Amino acid sequence: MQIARPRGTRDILPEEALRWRQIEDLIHHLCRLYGYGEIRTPVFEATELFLRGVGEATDIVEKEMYTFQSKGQRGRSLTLRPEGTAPVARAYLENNLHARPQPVKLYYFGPMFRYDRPQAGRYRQFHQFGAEVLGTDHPAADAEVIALAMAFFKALGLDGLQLQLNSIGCPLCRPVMREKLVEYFSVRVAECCPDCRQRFSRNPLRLLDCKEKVCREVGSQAPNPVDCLCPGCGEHFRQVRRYLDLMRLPYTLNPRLVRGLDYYTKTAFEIIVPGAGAQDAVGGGGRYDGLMQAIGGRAVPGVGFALGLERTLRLMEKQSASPEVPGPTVFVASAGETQDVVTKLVGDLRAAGLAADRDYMGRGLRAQMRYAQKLKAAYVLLAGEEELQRGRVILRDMQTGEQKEIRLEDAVNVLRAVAGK
RNA sequence: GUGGGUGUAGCUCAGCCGGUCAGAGCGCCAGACUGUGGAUCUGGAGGUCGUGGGUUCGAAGCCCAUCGCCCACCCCA
Repeated sequence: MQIARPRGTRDILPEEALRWRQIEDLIHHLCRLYGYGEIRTPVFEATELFLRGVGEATDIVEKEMYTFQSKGQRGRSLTLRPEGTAPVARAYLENNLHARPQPVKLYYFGPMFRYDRPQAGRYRQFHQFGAEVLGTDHPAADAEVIALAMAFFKALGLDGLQLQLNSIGCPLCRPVMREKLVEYFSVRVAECCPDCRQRFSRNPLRLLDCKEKVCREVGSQAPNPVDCLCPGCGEHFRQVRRYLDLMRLPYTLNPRLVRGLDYYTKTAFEIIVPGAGAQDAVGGGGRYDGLMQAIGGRAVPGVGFALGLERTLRLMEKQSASPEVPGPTVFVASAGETQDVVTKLVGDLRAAGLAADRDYMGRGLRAQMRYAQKLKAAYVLLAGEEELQRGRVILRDMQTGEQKEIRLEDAVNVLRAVAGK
């Protein structure tokens, strides 16, 4: 049996790697424009960080974490990171970033791991681009991270994305919200799905975003969380929307957009692709003013997002053309016993900064030409016995088919000139 | 974790009720054109028919199991 890659993982081959490169370049470029600095945290962390930073009652923690014992007698429990925010929050605290000018604006890019059943747009190792603004609860920060996320998609030329927005309040308004929901649902839970009957006691907010038809039906007249916001949260929400309007970022209010955990506060948003099937969310985020304390630090407000890059790639494939795989600038072909010259020439060309390649299959000249074409070489330098006796090689333009003899010693310079380098 | 579909050459797939069924196209390599790409023609390499059992005189095709992939549920990115 051949060894295959683990389930839910992928190999990224050269053609696709180009797209990744394109995306990565864009991420770094955009974040520079928006004033975010890159942070790289370990791919594994103490399990405890996610238990507390993601929430013990979440699917992620309950069944999707790759957790293992570290080596050694008292090896602690470690977990491959299932998301990026908790590690960034941890790093903020651990490196005393609160001592820097606030807010601290960070972005990250890298693999995340979740044990889940793979499906279109869902993998066990997947990549996220995320950004966080730490140390301020100013509504303009909420608007900025949203703007950055949207700018990313726009720069990739992706259309039809929808920004959904909601506010889920703070520990002050949450009890009110909860009470109203309990009141509304208490006489109706019986009709809901089994999951929701459980959620009812644990986390009534979650009843709102259940995808079951019956539950949607039952919840259709449910109180809107936004109506329960305390004055502070209400004002914050108004400000966020005002800033989004100022930046001409359209959004759709979605009162059913909910985060389950207490340290998620105020702004919640999601970016979806209508009609993309089951995995229609390409990104999401929100404010988490309670997170830092939940993982044992001081109270530091934060807001951020995470975008799924596999899903972004998927969209790009549907919506835009593939980038051309660039070929070598020059292919050095051989006719007769000229291998030594070819070897030297390729080396010289490369040393001069020109992308050069050659045959390694012992092909005849005809086959070398065919090969050069398949590689998409712009030029062919033909080292033929006859010409070499006169100190010449042939330069052929593969686009036009024109060719001429040039002096071997001039080859590198001529190529450099003709390739514009 | 649940349900449905699927697995034959590198790729896309054909293979009828089990009996020359190991196939096609594309790709790869080569030749025709012995020193010149794109077109055409010809030839070649390449497959334990996902894997392991079972039924049978005989299995790619039937049965069971297992693994992978796809789609959906759940959840998320």
